Amino acid sequence: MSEENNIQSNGNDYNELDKETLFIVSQTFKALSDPTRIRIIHLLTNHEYSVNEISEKLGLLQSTVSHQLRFLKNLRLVKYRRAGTTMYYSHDDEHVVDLLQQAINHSQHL
Amino acid sequence: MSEENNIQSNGNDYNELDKETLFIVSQTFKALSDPTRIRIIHLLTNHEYSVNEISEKLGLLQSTVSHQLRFLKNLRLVKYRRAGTTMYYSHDDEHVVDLLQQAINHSQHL
DNA sequence: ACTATATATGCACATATGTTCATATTGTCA
DNA sequence: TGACAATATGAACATATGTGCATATATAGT
Repeated sequence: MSEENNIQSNGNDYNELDKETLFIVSQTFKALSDPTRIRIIHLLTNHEYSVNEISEKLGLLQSTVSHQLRFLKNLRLVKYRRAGTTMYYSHDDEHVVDLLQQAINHSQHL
Repeated sequence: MSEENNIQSNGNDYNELDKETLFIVSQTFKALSDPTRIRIIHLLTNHEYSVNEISEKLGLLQSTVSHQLRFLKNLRLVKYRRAGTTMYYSHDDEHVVDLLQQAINHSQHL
């Protein structure tokens, strides 16, 4: 809302998004721009699942799942708990889950 | 809501997103995953602007803007009207503008 | 310590993506 | 028609991205 979120009003009537906002927003959407990650986030919407369970349910290699989970973990979109050698992943960002659900709903009533 | 949107319930308690939904959703988010496109869409939220105006306001090459507008046009996220040799672009998808605004708001009150 | 299981990681590779340069196209006006 | 202005397009390039293979790491049980 305040000027801190924008770049200088340099004679323009339009205030640019600042660099940081631009970075965070683009990263968020990038996370949701890949089918594999969408499937993982969508799967984790209601349940927690282990890496192997995710692999099996989605028909993906364990390595692929692990790589994508690292990506999502770095962005704090998922969290995990350990149980022995098993890692149970669950979503950790309601907002992103919301964005995804909105897009799904919108795409399906077209 | 109905079974048409999902793949078969093959012994799993979880219903996968169907291929088409997955494609549309990922495409939508991909459009919003690039800083340049975010800036363009954000600029076009309230106004229509010509290609040159977009270039000048955002400090981008005309060619870059034109390429990205083609991308957004293909996804029906922007529309245009012609006035002589000038093309005025404006947004054409309220839903996507909403998604973007939500992400901006969310990123800024963190 | 050894084995088995679950997960993470590094590397290589193919493909996708965004930008730039140069040029083509389109429309206006003299 | 010719010159100009606005926009679109194609090719080339550098970089980013997603996946698979092989292997490393970590934990549990014997």
